[in-house]
Amino acid sequence: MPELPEVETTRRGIAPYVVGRRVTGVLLRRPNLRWPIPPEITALLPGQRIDAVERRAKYLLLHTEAGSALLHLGMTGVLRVLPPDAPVGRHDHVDIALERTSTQAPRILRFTDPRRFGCLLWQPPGTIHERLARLGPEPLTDAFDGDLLWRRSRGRTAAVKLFLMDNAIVVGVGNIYASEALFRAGVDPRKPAGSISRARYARLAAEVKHLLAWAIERGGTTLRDFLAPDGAPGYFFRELMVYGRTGEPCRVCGTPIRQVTLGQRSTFWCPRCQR
DNA sequence: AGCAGTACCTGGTTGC
DNA sequence: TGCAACCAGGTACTGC
Repeated sequence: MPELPEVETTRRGIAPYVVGRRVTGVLLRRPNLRWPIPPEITALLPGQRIDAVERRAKYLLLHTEAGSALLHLGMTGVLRVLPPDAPVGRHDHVDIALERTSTQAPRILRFTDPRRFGCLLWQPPGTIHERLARLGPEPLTDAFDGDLLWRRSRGRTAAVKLFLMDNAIVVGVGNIYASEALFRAGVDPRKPAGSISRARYARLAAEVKHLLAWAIERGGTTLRDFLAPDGAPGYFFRELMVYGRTGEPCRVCGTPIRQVTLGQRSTFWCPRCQR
């Protein structure tokens, strides 16, 4: 399940193989993922040079002069750089073929996604795709801080965990990181967002930044086996404080971790450490 | 506007 | 053993 750190790790992993390189072809094995894949991609992308690979929220953007391909990995999406003759699996939905260069053999950028929650979209030059237009700030920039959370939460009654996962407030905080950050900040995930103090939000924002930055750093281990068929890292599971630990003792105080459903999502917290 | 509920999708796990 | 039910979860949509 790619969270923001894994998307960023993917970006860093593919960048050396794709930036500055020309696309020689696009193969769509199915017409839709989460949404229909814009058919113009197969006409516009071939022949284009990829100038940059950017990440915005959990989207990866391949920028070219003709426009930008937007890839979202959904829950189970994987993007890999492979030899052109790599065997095709059942869930290999898109191949973007990359030219041979003086230093690199021909490659394909392959998008694999068993559950098909991911998507491939197209953004014409000079425009911002509708799906990106109303997103909140990146969590690892200065635009995101405790004051932002505090200001935007005034008067809001939804649980603070749902507020933290709202993409219009801040992007990239998925279910796992929301539970973990709230634990580290000592905040009960069920509390109304509008009831949390400014100081507590400062702590929460800092914990979100810390967790994501730490995970991106650790994601570097994924890079090494980037070309492997499945680089499921599992790097953070050993270190989780509350996520998936229902009934197990809190790593800080020993109180059994509790679980509740908020917004149809499993939420984990320590009733003693989080108030 | 904010918020709760629902749908999408399929591999893996659980229960009978 | 075989099959059904359920779960995971980011995102967008609907309806109150």
